[in-house]
Amino acid sequence: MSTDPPGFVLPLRLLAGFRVLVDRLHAELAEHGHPGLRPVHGFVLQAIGPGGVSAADLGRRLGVSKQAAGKHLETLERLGYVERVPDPADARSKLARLTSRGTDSLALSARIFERLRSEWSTALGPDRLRALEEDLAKVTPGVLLPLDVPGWFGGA
Amino acid sequence: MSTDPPGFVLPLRLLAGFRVLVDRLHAELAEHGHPGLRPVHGFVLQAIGPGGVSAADLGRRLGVSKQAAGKHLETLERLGYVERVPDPADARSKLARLTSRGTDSLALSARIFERLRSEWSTALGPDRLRALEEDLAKVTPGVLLPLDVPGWFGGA
DNA sequence: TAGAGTTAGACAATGTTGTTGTCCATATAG
DNA sequence: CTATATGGACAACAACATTGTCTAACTCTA
Repeated sequence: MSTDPPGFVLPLRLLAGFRVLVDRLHAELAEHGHPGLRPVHGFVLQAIGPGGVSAADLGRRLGVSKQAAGKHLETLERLGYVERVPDPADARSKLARLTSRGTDSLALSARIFERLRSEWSTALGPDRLRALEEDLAKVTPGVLLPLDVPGWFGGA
Repeated sequence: MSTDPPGFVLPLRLLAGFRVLVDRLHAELAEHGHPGLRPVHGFVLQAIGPGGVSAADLGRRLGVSKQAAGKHLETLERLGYVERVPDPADARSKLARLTSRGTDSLALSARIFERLRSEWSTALGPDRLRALEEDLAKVTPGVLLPLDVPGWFGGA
């Protein structure tokens, strides 16, 4: 029988797993025509969704200020993933919507994540991977999209 | 029988798990006399270790510039977790060492992580938690301390 | 329908955290 | 002894987020 590892190993393993997946995602995205995308952008693009959002709305969804959200939209617009159109329902507001490049990148990301998951499934066995996902879901109830990672983590 | 979740769920679960643990750690640290510690600091304190390090050395361990490492040491010195003494073996160098408060905070963190792990162990069953740790270790070979999370993740 | 309060987004100022570059003192190799 | 590399301090700069302010537009209510 094996002994339990020290408690601090668990968070490190989780972070390492996240990081391995995301690094491999972005390596592949870069190889397939999306070299400018950064980890945050995936969260932002997901948060924009098919219907489009205003900057203030995006900020609320992501837990950052509307100014910060607006800068993300600016960047993604410059990179061609987002377009901003006047909101027909509110003259103050501009709707940020995904361009076809934006939806393409999301679809490609989904395919890549699917393949990465299937690699893990091969390495670990399908049942154990599913158990891992179920167990993590059990101990992280109601955790949503955490975009504020930079500020959350840092603090020199 | 259940169906597999989409691939993008896996990284989100891993990040959520990491975040839940670290948030609870720092909530408890704050309650027990360490309100100023941030998630990065745990990594820095671990990297300093019992023997002490120079700023340049710390930067290499953490994958950041020596200036950035020096600023972390400055902060931790101001908070009372680190002291800087001249290196007897090198007159250019200053050794950063943990103060007793620094080692105390590490020991407390270890105890808290131990308790958090045991909570997960109760919730999931000891075998499944151990399987989770082993499986993650299997798919994240050789991943060390990633301190560069802010810059890595961000990019407005 | 008029006025009060709220909300969107632009702009400016600021703070934090990281970077590179330069500098001097010290160490080390030839 | 000299040439080179390294440690740490200082300065300039860049990236990213924050708050505050301002104007325009929406919405609720009297």
